[in-house]
Amino acid sequence: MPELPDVEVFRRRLSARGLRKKIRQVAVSDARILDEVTAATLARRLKGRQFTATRRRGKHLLARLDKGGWLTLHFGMTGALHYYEDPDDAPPYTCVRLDLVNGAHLSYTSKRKIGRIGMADDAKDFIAEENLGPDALDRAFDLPAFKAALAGTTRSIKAALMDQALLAGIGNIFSDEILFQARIDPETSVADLGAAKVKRLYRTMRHVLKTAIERGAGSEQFVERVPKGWLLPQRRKDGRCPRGHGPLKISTIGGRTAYSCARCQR
DNA sequence: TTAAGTGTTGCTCT
DNA sequence: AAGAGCAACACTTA
Repeated sequence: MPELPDVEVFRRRLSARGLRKKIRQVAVSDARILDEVTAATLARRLKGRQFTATRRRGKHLLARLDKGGWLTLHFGMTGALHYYEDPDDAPPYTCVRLDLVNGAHLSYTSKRKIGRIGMADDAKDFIAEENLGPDALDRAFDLPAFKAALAGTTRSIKAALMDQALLAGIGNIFSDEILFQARIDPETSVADLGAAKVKRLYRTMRHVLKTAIERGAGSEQFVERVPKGWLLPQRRKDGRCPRGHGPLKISTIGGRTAYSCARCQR
């Protein structure tokens, strides 16, 4: 689930509630999501420290520590970041819990344990090591930059949108939504996309991602706040085109299950 | 009851 | 270059 909009919602949550509060205790209840760091080392690096800034690149969230270094978080398929004050609100599937000095808690949860938490000395180096392209919502990622990211590839547009090295942040769900809203067939080769379609795709991409953030992607309320006419709730067997064109087409593109409407996406 | 399927990435093989 | 297949995991659906 967690793609760019979801992770941005997590980032804002961390930024609004978790900054400049000393970390009193670190509890690792499932070390399987730790990436090249032991529970003991993670605790030692975080304990007594506080977060001073947050960053996001694609689906990766980074939190800077006051004495240097960054905590890096990736949410895999089922991860989330929660903030809560009442212990009764502790979420299930917690892998790492940070106890803040004000009595509140930050909790990294992961149902399927695919996701990871690590430490990095430098954000730029981390992004380079992860081979991440420009963030799909970065201010500097304008239409010419989008064209440059897609230049030279002949793959399907859906596979290209999901390639984190070309542009970072879009996964299976949002590539389907963006292509549906832009009315472009996900199997179209990037080489066959005309300038008009690329421009429409770019604008649609930015709009869909921003809208999802505004509506609280990644939070429980998002289900009820999905805009009318979106494909997302129909991404299931027996799902139907929101524009009334009947059953959706289900195919495999780039190794992932793709949902599209053969009638309005071409 | 059992098996297949699933929003993530990364690897090997073709 | 790009796609297929697989692996990691644990839960849901058929």
